[in-house]
Amino acid sequence: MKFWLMKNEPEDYNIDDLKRDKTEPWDGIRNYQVRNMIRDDMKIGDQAFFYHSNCEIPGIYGLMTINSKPYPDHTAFDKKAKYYDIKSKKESPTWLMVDVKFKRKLKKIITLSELKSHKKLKDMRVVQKGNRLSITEVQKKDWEYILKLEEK
DNA sequence: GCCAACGTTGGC
DNA sequence: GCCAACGTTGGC
Repeated sequence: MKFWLMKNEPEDYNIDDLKRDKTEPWDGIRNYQVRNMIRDDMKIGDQAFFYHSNCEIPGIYGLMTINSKPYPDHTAFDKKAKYYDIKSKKESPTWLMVDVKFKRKLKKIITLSELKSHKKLKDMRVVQKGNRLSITEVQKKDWEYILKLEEK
């Protein structure tokens, strides 16, 4: 089982929306590295942090589970959609997505600044300058370390 | 294949 | 809103 950190802008879709909906397609991935990760490495049952980016308090807000295999991101075919991509064809889709399932909200937000303050987490992509991948893999030791921070 | 120009991400 | 970092595009 692998662990992931998945970013989203809370103004578009946030942890409370996922709590309400229970499961949701994680659409809009338009980066090849990220697409390859979900295609090749993501499995049903993997665990993920729900991270809020581009907002007042960037950080980890909740936990979720990967709930489907990768499948074509149909929003790429929709001319009216924000993430329409003329190059993605139905017979050979460029972009993929997975469904995520709500697990729980964290008891307290683990903010980006808190993550940065822990030397043990310095290898995490999310604390590194210029990291723009919307999904990154999290090492097991970092996953467990962060869950302990929640209890403090 | 190089690389300048442009667009996007995302912290601050 | 600013801007650094990075990805993509497209001319050559």
